[in-house]
Amino acid sequence: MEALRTYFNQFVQLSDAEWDDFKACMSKETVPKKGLLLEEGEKCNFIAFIQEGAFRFYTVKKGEESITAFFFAGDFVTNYRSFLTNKPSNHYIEALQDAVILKINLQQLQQLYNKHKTIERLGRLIAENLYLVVANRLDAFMFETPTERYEQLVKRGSKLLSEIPQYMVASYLGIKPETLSRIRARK
Amino acid sequence: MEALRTYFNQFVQLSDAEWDDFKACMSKETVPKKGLLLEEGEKCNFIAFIQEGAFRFYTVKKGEESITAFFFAGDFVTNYRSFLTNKPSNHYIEALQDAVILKINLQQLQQLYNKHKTIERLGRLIAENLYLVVANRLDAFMFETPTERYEQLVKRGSKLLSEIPQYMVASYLGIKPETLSRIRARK
DNA sequence: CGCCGAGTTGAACTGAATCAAGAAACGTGG
DNA sequence: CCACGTTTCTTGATTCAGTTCAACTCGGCG
Repeated sequence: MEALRTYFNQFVQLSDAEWDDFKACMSKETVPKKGLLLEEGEKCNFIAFIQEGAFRFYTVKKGEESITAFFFAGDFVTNYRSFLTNKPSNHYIEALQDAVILKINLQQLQQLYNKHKTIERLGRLIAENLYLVVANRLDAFMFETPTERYEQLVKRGSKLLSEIPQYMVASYLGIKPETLSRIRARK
Repeated sequence: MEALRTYFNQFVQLSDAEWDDFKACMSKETVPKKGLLLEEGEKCNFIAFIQEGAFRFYTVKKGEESITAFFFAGDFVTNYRSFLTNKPSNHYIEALQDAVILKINLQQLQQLYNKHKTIERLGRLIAENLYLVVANRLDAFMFETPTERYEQLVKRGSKLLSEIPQYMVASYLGIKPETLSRIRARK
C-alpha cells in the first residue's frame, strides 16, 4: 500500500485524510497467471495498481493478437480509453504471472474527485502523464523503423528484453517474430 | 469569445466568476499566413484557442517536414507535450491562413487551477480528451494500412480533403505524395 | 506567354510479411 | 532425471506495399 502512496507522491502530496479516503476505496484482488483482468466487449470500470505480477494489454485484429502494452508491479493497469469513454473494451488484459492488484472503480474515483481538490489534480496529472506516454509511442511508430524501435529498447535497457518472450516483444514493436529474430541476428 | 465558452461547456459548467477569471487571462493575437506560432527549440508555454484561421503542426526529421496535426477555428492549438513537460518543442506550428487566436500561458493557467476546482477539473477533462485523440491516432498507425487511413478520412468526410493540399494530407497520413496519388487513382 | 508548384505516372528498389521447414528451449509426466 | 511433445526461435525463398527517382502534365498567376 505504501508503494501506491509513493507513486502518488511523484504527482501531489495527499493529506492523511485524502489518503485515508483513497485507501478505503481500494480493494485487493488476485489474478492467476493467464487470468483475464478484462475481456474484449466488457466495459473497463476500474483502474488497478499492481502490487505483484505483470500484465499484457492486447487486442485481436484479423485473427491475430497484437500487444499494445505491458504493465508491471508499481504500474497502473486499466483500459484507460474504455474507462474514460465508458465504451466496451477492444483489448484484453491478461496476467503474465500470478498477480495481486488494488482496484478502484469509476464511481468511487468520481466521488473522490468531487470530494478532494487534490485528488482531482492527481487525476489531471495522471491523465497528462498518460498523454505523454501514448504520444511518445505514436512518435516511435511514425518516425522510427522497427529496427530503430528495437534499438531504443536495447538502449533503454528495457525490462521487456529480459522478462518477456521474444514473440511478444515483436508484437509490441509492431513486427512479426521472424523479423525481430532477423534484426537481432544482424550485427 | 462565446465560442470558447461553448467549447468548455462540453466539459464543465463554469460559473460566471470562473469564466470572468478565465477571460481575464486570455489575450488576443493575430498570426499572418505562413507565420510561426511556435518554432522548434522554443518552449511552448501557451495554449491558444483558434477564433479564425488554421494551423499545421509539423516536425522536421531527416530533412523532411512531417505533419502531425491540423488545427482549425474552434480547436485548441499548442504543443501539448512541450507545454506539459516544459521542454523545447521539436515541432513547428505554422498558420495556413491569417489567424486570430486567444492565448493563455502556463503560469496563468496554473493560477486558475489553484483558484478554481472546476477549472482544475476542466484541465483534467481536456487532458483525458487529448489522450483519446492520440490513442486513436496511434491505433490508426499501428493497425491500419495507409490506404485504410485514407479511406477513414473519406468516410468521415474530413475537412482535410477539401481544405488542405494533397501533399500535406499525404504527410499527415505518413506516406509520400506519390503514394497518396496512387491510392486515389485505384478504385 | 512562360514559369512554377502540385499532382500524376512509370520503373526499379527495399524492408517487412508470408510461407515453410528446421533447431533449440521448456516443462511435464513417467 | 530423462524422454517426449509443445512452444519458441531461427533461417531461407518469395511476395508485396510503399519508396525512390525521374519524367511529364496540368493549372494558376506573374
